[in-house]
Amino acid sequence: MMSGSVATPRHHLMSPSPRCVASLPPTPTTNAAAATGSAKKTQPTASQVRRLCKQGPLDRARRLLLESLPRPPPTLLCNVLLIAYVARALPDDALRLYALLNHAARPAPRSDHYTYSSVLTACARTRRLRLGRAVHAHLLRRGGGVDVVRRLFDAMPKRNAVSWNTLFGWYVKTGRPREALELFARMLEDGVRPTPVSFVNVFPAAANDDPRWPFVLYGLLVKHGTEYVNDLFVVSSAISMFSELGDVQSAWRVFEHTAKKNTEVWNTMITGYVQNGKFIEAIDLFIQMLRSKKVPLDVVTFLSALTAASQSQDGRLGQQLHGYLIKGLRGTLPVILGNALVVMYSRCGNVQTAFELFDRLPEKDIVSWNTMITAFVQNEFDLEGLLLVYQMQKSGFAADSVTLTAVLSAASNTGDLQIGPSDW
DNA sequence: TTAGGGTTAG
Repeated sequence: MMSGSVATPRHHLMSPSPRCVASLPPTPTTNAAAATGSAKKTQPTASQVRRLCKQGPLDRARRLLLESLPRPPPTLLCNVLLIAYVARALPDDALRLYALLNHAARPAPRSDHYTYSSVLTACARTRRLRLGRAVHAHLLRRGGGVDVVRRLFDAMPKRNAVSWNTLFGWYVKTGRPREALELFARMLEDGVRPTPVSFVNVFPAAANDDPRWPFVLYGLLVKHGTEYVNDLFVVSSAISMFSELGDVQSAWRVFEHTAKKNTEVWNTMITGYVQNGKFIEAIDLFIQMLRSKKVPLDVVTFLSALTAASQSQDGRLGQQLHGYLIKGLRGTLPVILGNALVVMYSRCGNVQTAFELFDRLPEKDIVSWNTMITAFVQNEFDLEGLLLVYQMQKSGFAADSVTLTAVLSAASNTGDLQIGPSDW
């Protein structure tokens, strides 16, 4: 239903309880036998684990690794599997494995800076830190604290640019730009050379602080040479940074000086214009992108262009974009673009078309429903909006805070304070 | 072996 859902648990080892260890496939090494030291089991080799990680599900590699418990598997093998989990976007599984190993292995497996790096990444990738509870507990034993990621970082025996990047990237993601900037500065003081990723990660922090920061950081980037300046991830990140600062001229200069641009770079610049209310420039750039035929347009390109049409209430442009989408996509309209089209028609005052489009959407998500409900209410079709709330619930979508906002708005428009679903 | 940019409702 919602896109971008986090990885679902692949197995039932939620916490490293003895029951979980017992649920591992039977092996000659039972816990009791191993505890008395009678178990003799050869360790899997690195190439074995690596091969299993490359092909198919990771369960087999995992089983192989856990077979010798409670003897700790070699650090290298743990790292290979942890990294594989992270690479396959299964950070929860990485955290669970780490927790299990630290709980069930005697002595606890040795962790090196690769281990910490991957666990750090897994923590950063998942907001569900509850699943990292065991990691947390493990760290708390080393001295109380609240910030799991920071404690992991401090516990790292060796720090390289990757660990620094991950750490201050985490601070940016969790809304602490000041600390991110300080850590970036500390990395430099420690004599660690930043990588292009360092700049990608630190730029967003600079946009939210002293307005001189972006220029200081960009200057520093330039000193690192053309390889850094021409990195397309860096270019996008720099354009975003200057745009967020409201400095579209600087953003444009970065864009302009980039010889080989990809779709994302174009999109970032168009979005930068839109976010700064420069709709004409945004549309001009979109048309330029279309005509140049140098890079393909993608969903995000159209989202940005549609947002420009919506916000500038340019219905004619919006319709053109719609036509172009129908031709270009041959029937398969991604729900996110369908939603953006509904917004566009509604903002341009064409609620009728917006509803027809909504009604025909092959797939509707919670945003589609909320968009259409809001569209009705904003265009003074309060009753239609409220009726759609009931429809939405009948279709199996629960009303949320966005729905509530629309309903409250409709209530204040009509002066009827009794309306709304009965369970509110 | 690891880290990275642009994304629709309010």
